[in-house]
Amino acid sequence: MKLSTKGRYAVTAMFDVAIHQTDGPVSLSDISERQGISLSYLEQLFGRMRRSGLVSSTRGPGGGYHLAHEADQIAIADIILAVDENVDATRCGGNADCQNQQRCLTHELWEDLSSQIHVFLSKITLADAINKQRVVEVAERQDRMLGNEQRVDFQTL
Amino acid sequence: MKLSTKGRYAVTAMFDVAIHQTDGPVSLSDISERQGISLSYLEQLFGRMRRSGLVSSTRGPGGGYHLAHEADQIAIADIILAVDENVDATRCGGNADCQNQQRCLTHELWEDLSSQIHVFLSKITLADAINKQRVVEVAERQDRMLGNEQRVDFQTL
DNA sequence: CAATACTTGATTAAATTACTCGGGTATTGG
DNA sequence: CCAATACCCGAGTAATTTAATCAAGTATTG
Repeated sequence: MKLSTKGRYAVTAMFDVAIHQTDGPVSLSDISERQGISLSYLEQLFGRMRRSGLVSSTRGPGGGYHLAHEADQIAIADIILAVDENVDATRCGGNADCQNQQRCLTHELWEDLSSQIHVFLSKITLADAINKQRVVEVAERQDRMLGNEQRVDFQTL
Repeated sequence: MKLSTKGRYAVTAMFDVAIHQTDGPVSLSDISERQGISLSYLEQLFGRMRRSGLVSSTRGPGGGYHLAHEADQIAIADIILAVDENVDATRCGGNADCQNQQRCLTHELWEDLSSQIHVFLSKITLADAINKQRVVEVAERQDRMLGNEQRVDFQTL
């Protein structure tokens, strides 16, 4: 799981499609204009998202993209995974013997962490994000469950 | 909030310090050897983390770095924020008038999402991550709260 | 006082991101 | 039909970020 500006571009563009697709297919040139992302870059991103089955396209005049599923069936994690290719090959080489135990230990810890972020972003759908109220609500529920540990924040020390 | 390999290097190095600091200060050359990160790159990362108050250093032979606070007082988010500089200037220019309403809408949505990830990573401390069991436990509690929506996964369709 | 190890800054190489260009192909409205 | 629209595709490239290297320091220990 990687969070970069590339992923943000993709999510932003998908927001735009979700919001505007009620008036028929959404063209990339419209998204480009509204969101300030270059047309060709959008073509690259949507190429990947189409191949991942997140959007479908209609060609010709009046054509464009629309969501391949309902907005509440598309997770933010799906979008981010669709646009960034490398599925993390940073591990010591799978289950191959790693001579360095310490290194494998921290690798494993990072992978756990990374997979937790993935789970988190899999629970938030495009519909949730657009329906902002629900994201906030979900976040608050989490806060009540996890929080209450009164961890001291460095910034406030 | 940005999740890149740079942040992973930093978190990995901090894992290493947390695990080894019982035997006194941990030198960068030891971390470099154990984790396979170049010494000079570690110097850059620890320079930032020291200035952020996450670690303190001891010079001279037998010197090295140690955590500036207990491991349960250092959040993963603190580490990641310490090493990546740009605090996101991608917004339409703060509260300045943005001519493009649509763009501001999606920007705001993304910011909400990003801040949720930040909250999430603020709740997981170095101690939690090392104490892997607790991360899993925390994640499962979240899952119970958020999940149960039976969202269809594209990969399994 | 010499070795260790942090500290700093500049430079550079590699990788990723974002964009550009130049061609396609499918579809539609006139 | 046919010209405009808009997806589709691949190569190339500029800009930025990541990661590493080099070359100086300074502080501390034994």
